[in-house]
Amino acid sequence: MKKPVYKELVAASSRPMVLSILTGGENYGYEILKQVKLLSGGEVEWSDGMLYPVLHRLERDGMITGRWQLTDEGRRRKYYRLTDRGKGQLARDREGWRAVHGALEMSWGGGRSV
Amino acid sequence: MKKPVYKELVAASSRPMVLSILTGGENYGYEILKQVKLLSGGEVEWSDGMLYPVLHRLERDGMITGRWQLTDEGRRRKYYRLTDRGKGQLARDREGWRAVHGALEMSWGGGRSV
DNA sequence: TCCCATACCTTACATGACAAGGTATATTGT
DNA sequence: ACAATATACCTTGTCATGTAAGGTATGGGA
Repeated sequence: MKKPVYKELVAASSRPMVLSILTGGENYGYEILKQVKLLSGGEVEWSDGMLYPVLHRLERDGMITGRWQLTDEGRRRKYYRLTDRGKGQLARDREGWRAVHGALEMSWGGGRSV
Repeated sequence: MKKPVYKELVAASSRPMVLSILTGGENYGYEILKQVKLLSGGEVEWSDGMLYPVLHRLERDGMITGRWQLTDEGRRRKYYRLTDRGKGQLARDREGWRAVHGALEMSWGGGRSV
């Protein structure tokens, strides 16, 4: 298995996925990577070189806010939290996804059997 | 309504959508644009400046083949047909979409109620 | 006559994933 | 003691792709 998802699909899902994961509470990059893999049953694996820029953009655009934290073991982590603005964006992204997903299902479910 | 779908989502869905529409038989650009709008209940509208390059790429990559046709009214249309290669690509695209959609649903359905 | 729909196409620009590289610390294995 | 792996963050160069805006041309309706 483990055939990578095509990159346009990664681009389309990264923002809603990250925002959605953060609705579950504060989280940091490395853990988010593992969450994505877990949520997809191992089918979706993101590269860290893709995720960190996403987080930076989301923070820049006020969708999330970050704070540095030092763990007991001495590791530094940047924890991100969802903002109200981010919640609004997530709602819009879900709406867009729903619309497109519906159209796709129509197209490949057809008017007839699936 | 009519808030446009964000472009990354358009990019992720364009190829599977076009290929899927062509499983219904030969079709041409302008008509495909209307099909997309129809299939989405008016929620998804593509620009022609985005679709034509998509068709050209798909043809270049052997996913579809095109032929020029002149209508009775004197209009020229380029009809495209799905190739075996295109069918294989569609199957893979659907698989990727399914995986990502599932992960998204997990993330925003949560382990509990939706 | 004028405008809209039909039907195709292209270019300049900005965005964003990928591959590959980098830095640093802690843990585990040998 | 040493090596390898996992954790945890970051950046740069390259390529692909939508958007916005423009173009060409024909047919039909007001």
